[in-house]
Amino acid sequence: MGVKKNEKSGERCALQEILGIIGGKWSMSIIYALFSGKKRFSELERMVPNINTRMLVKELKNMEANGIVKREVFATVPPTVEYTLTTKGEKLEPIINELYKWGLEYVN
Amino acid sequence: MGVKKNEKSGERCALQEILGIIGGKWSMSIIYALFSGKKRFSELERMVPNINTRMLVKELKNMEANGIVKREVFATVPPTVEYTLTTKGEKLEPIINELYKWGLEYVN
DNA sequence: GCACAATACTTTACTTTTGAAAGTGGTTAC
DNA sequence: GTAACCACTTTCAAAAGTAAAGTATTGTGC
Repeated sequence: MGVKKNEKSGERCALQEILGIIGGKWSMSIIYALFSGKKRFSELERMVPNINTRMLVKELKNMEANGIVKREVFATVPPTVEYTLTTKGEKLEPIINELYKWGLEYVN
Repeated sequence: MGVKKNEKSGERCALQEILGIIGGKWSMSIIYALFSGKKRFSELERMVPNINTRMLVKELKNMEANGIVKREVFATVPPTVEYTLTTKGEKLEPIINELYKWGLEYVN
């Protein structure tokens, strides 16, 4: 009987699933950096302050797996890898901008 | 020269500051639970699936310190503690709802 | 012809944060 | 008198994050 813990878990867990994808410490900052167009790995490293290489790799992989960013490799020398937002990722722009505005008004 | 790493760091760090407050794994789920009005500690524990006591305490303290939730203690038996959103916290409602809608459309 | 730089990562060692579980203290219900 | 309720607190192991160095490939300067 009743293995489910919570009738509302469907709704609530959806939010948690979302936060599992973009709720981490770095995801939104990376997405924010990508609003201004495609970026190379090293550009993102410079644009997102205090992030370290390992975390940037991890977050990009995670977001790629979740269809938020697209990764394109070009066999140049030195190698070029370009990251862009997918449509799904672009749809986050107004939300992140609103969050940013909220912060300007209420943080500090 | 040039000790500053990034001219844009002012802007970018603001976003990171915001995410430091509400960008964790649990904050938004707790805020979401509080949209429907004041809640007691144990109610929140039941409403936010999979959170553990320790994390709920930590997040509530953090959000209280950041002026997002208000904590009120009533000397009843057993003790009653009520948590509510401040105005600042309430202003997050449209943003979190938009995020939720984004998830419904794009997650899965 | 060899050190050095650039790119896009990977690896290793270590610190911090998180999670699960049990405990606390006061009171009431059974 | 034992169990339950509430709002936490404590403890300890596991997971996640950070810093720093390493890898592979090629191009440039000396």
